[in-house]
Amino acid sequence: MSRLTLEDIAKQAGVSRSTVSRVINNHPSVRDVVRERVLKVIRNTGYHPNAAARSLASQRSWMIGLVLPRSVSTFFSDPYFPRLTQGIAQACNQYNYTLGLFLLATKEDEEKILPRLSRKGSLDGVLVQSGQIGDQLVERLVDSDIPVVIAGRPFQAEDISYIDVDNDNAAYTAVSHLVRLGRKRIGTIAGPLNSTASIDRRDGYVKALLDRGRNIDESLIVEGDFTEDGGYYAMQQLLAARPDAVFAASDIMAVGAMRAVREAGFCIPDDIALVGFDDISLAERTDPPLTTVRQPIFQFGFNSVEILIDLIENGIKPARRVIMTTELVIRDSCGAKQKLVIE
Amino acid sequence: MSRLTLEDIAKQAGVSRSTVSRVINNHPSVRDVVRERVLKVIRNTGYHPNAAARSLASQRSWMIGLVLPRSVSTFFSDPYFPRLTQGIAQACNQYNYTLGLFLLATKEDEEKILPRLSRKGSLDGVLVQSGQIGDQLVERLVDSDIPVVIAGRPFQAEDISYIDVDNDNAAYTAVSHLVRLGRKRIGTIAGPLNSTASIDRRDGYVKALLDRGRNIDESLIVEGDFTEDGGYYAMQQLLAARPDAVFAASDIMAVGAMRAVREAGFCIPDDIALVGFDDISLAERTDPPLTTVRQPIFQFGFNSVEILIDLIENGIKPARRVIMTTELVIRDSCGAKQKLVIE
DNA sequence: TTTGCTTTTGGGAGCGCTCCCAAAAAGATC
DNA sequence: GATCTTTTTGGGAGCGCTCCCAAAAGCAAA
Repeated sequence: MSRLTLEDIAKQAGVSRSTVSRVINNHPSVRDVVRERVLKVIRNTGYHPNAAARSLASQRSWMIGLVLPRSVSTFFSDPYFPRLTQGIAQACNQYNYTLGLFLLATKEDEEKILPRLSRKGSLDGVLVQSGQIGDQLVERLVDSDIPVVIAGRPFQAEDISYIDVDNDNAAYTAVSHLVRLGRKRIGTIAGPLNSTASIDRRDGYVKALLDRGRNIDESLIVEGDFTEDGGYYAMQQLLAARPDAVFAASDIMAVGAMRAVREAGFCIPDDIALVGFDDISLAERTDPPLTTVRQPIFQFGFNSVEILIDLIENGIKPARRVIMTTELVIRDSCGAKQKLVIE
Repeated sequence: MSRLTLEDIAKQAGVSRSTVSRVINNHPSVRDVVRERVLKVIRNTGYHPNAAARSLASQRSWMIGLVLPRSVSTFFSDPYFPRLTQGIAQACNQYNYTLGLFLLATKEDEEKILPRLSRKGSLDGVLVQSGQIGDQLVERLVDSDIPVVIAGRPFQAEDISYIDVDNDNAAYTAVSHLVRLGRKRIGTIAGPLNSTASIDRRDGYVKALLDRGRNIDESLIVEGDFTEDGGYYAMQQLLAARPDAVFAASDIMAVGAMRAVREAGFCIPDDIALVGFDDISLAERTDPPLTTVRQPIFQFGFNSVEILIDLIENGIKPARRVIMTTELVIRDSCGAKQKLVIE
């Protein structure tokens, strides 16, 4: 198939290479009769322009890269990423971009692939999942002149375009909810505190308590690692501090926390109220169903591609900033519904 | 960065374009002195060859596509796919291929992207997750002359290269295990029977029972859809037939089944023994931990890329066939351990 | 029909590589 | 040192497009 070139189509349609090119690229200055004639030949022959030749001549590859750094090790344990990827892929389909997936598992991968990313001619732009502090990948990528969007607030945000959710507000709302329900000892299972998302969520937790005149008890703050097991162990640790409510920085950690609570013989929400973060599909199927902060994960991915395309087409300056809002989804694990019944 | 061309490097190193090209591509016929000199210039300037130009001249893109057809809707609910993707990405990194990800969500996506896949110049080969029966995607892809490997046995396998696991044997082993444990009414939650994996697993189930002189009770065979909810509803249906053991065609369905069993007030494994399929990481954290068939998911993805590269480099004929083996992982949900204690 | 304008079309140059062939340099042999 | 062989190098052609500019065609008005 498809050993055809522009020139072949041109000959068959009785026009020049240039005219066929115009038809393919929807240039206006082609007479309708001619356009139709060319399109018919294209349809009949099943011709498709050669992507490499196009890229070379136009200096555009119509391909963007999605980079998941080494530090994003939860890619395969947290349903967050598949959902995010889906949003990204959908946007790529819609805007006619090809999506390149770069999973950097090792340091060597990183060294090997970084040049492939910044090298002109292969990628029009790069979308990077925000890594952890000290991760030089983002900096190195930004230093090359390729358009870059970070998914999640980067540590060093100067001149960098990024998209994020309002992590601090979301945590603030979730914790305030627990306060309002009368919980006295509210703990948190934070994410790894070398990521901005974790820091912002913990800050929101702290602020919510302080604003209500509560003190911060350090023994009620435990760091998890965004895995189920991490949530499990964090909760075991937390139990020693006798919390009556816990805000977990991700649903998957909340699930692990539930396991620990159950094993310890406590009841959710009676003994311990629990609120998660993400609203992955599992959240409504836990026992009891999990109250959680809903992130618009799919839309987040979709929008991040749109921002990247904006950067590609209209220049990388000024840096774009987008913060998406979240929503508290109240189910049974926080005890709010039960409380209503009792009152 | 990198507005450099071969010619620039050549000038700086005092050699010709061709020699630089040879150095980059590791051709043997370059004197070591010269090679070193050129490499030094390349290193100092941070030069990287333009990918598009390379592809155009060499007719190789060093990129392969991973296609997940519309019918693979479980991509985002089943941890199987992230893990598979990881294996694929790892292999791509290792062999210096770029991975293009094509998630086909709608019929329009499919129409739009198919030409991009088969068109020469953009992809050296394509890896397709086996779809369901009647899915024309695979056929259309195979009809173009691009190398294609199917992950999972396709319905129409003639001249098609594919990789699969020994689904029927695996199911046979799992069900035989339940028979050996003395279970009398063994049911199965099959996958959607428009996929070969589901069919093969069900066939293994049937064969295991027949080989032991059991009859097949159709009310003990229920079709799920590879989702947690699907497993839940299938089990509810199955409970009416009073099974004392169930073989679920995926772990995620087994998890749903557990939920249904618990709600119905039965106990696993005492009342109902349960065996899953996949061995996703969740399997060892269910309550009780799930006995299941372990698939080498990561390796499966990795190998599928190796086969594809073989096709790309050595021609697509004859079609390659690889069947990977599985392993029964015995945990608590099948009652085997308990049984040992009793005896 | 001619003129002057606008719209449409064709062809050259070039994007940055690879590949081939012929020429030059290096090495071997006498 | 001359000759032959082998290794190494340089340059032309070409991959299949896009983009620009100039030429041709079309159209309206005189």
